[in-house]
Amino acid sequence: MPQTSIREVARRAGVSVGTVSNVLNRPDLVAEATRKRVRAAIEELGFVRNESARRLRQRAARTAGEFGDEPRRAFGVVIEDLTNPYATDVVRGADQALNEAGHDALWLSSDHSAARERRSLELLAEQRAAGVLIIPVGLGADDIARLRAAGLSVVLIDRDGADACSAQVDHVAGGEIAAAHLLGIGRERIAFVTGAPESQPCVERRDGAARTIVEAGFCKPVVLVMDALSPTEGQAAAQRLLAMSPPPDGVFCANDLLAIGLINELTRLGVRVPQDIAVIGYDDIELAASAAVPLTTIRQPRHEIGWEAAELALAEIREGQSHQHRQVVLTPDLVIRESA
Amino acid sequence: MPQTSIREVARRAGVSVGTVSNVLNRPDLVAEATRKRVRAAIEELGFVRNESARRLRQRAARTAGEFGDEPRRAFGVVIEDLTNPYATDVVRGADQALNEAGHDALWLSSDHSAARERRSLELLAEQRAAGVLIIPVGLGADDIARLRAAGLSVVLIDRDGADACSAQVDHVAGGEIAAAHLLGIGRERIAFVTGAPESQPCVERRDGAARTIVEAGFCKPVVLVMDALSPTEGQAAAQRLLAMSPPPDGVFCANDLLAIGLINELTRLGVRVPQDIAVIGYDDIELAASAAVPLTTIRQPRHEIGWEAAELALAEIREGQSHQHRQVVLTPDLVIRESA
DNA sequence: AGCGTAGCTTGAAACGATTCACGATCTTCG
DNA sequence: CGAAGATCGTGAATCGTTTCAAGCTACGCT
Repeated sequence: MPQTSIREVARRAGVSVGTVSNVLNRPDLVAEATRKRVRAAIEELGFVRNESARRLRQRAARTAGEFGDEPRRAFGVVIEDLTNPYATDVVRGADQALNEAGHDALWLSSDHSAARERRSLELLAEQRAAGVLIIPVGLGADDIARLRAAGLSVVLIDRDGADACSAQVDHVAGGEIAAAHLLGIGRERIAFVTGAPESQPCVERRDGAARTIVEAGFCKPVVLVMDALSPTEGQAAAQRLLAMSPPPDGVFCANDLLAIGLINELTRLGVRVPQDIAVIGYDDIELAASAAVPLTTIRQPRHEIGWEAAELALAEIREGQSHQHRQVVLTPDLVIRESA
Repeated sequence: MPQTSIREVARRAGVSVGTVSNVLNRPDLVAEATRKRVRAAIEELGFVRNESARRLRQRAARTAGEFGDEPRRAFGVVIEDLTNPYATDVVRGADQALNEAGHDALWLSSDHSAARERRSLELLAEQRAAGVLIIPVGLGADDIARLRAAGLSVVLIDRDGADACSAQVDHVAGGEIAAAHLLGIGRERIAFVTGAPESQPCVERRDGAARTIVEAGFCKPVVLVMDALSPTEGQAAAQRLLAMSPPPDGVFCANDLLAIGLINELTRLGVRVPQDIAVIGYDDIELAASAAVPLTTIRQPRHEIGWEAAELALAEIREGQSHQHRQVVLTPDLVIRESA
């Protein structure tokens, strides 16, 4: 493993290391002929620049010289669950924004574990990534401070926090809209189905819905806490809802996966959706539109959340000292299809 | 941005830099009292070790000293589409295997673009990642050679290649199994629905199916090429299948997302599945079991593919020079539910 | 010829960590 | 008491790259 370095390239091309570096970084400073010779040497040796050394050297100078176009930087995106289409869509939005700005995005999973989350963040800090976009699971103010001390910008997705920028959706409003719609189509016995452990956004959806329902003069919705926000659990929820007497006539699910599993199972059991039970989901994932009964749901601007989060991270870097944390709050919409 | 370095920690704790480094890496060499003092200094200053410098220095020595437990290393996982549950499940398998071996996984997306794929690989090479697991889109032998020259191990997922290890599923067998099942339940006019651009695995599924059908004495299946392997396209496929005369009585979809969209739309249009048209999918994603008509499908051991790929990458590193590339081929199973 | 200029190239000094051969103390024991 | 270990700490060398002041040529101009 004779890891080729810039020095060997220089020897091969018969120039100094400084010149090779110039070919790599400011090719216009180097004469055409030399440039070609160096490029050929690089090709022949299969040289790949060692980013560790590069960054090690650069950080110092970078603060001095302010000009020139930004170098390409890497941002970490930490999500809790890779199998959740909501999360992956958010990530795609961020990915796209970062790419367009000429940067790279890497993703890490915390897998709902605070330990893994911490480990991922440490990795990013050690690698001196430019910033982190995170859907937090156990993140505390001290973790954020530590990241910032290591020079990273931090943006929270779907959570708020006083000590960092955040991009989130107004879930209370989302819950209100969902409940109002169910009430509007004449439903009176409403249930809320969610998954444990209940995340902050789910609680907000529940609270918004509950408040709307109570204010309309009905009693608080029954809450069914399933094991996860998955279609399989939605299926199980169907059984439990039907076992209630009287069963609800309207169900608000904390996400679309639950809703899809629920609807499929209800349909299979001969319950008509929405005639017998109306179901409304949350997220508007792609599958929602093509479900057995096309799903009425609360659309979250997932892509935009990711996009905004990325913009916030870039802004934090751009603004430096003068940066003030901002909380971007987006509003969800009601998408009416057939299930409610 | 007074990026704290080991030197400042040393000053603060009143020791030399060597000692701080020892506290970090071989704490047993340092006296209790000193260790505490250094740890306190690290805490107060919010010091995070600069991984760039660390690795820069380490590579040289690492080859010399063979002992000690492996340092934690980062592996890149490059996938083409983050929204595909098949890919994300594979990734989780890999993630888990790498984690258990004490390493980290980062994911990058190529988004079906060869340019982005190349860019992602370059990033990993520059960062001197330990290895790459990739579902390739436009990867060539030269790209692999270049990665290897930079010291990374390379494992292909779901594709084969002579110059790297690979973990894949026998899709020809999968196609055969699917077709044999449809024939076995008496279907004679079989259609195959796939998405463009058709990837190698999809072609193999199609070929396996076609061969089985022809050998059974029926005519080659009609092939419907949709724009993507998504539920939305599955929906569109339903319309096109029904427009055929006579319509097929059995459909083999290249993946479950297509099949789910297709079944939902058929059901909505009053076509009974499987009585009128039997539908079989491919992948066995979580949603398959809880679909409106529970999906009969070809189960790919996705998790194991990821796991095996990770093992291959680790083995390549462990074995060094003596490493021989291996092709791991797993066999898919038939999962019979209700749709066929 | 003399001089200024522009265009290329060079070489050495960083960057922040790890490593390793050596000192400096402190114990222990014949 | 003195020598031999043990136990801790030190500090310089090193990794591969970028940067920058300075050097070298060749050229144009007066």
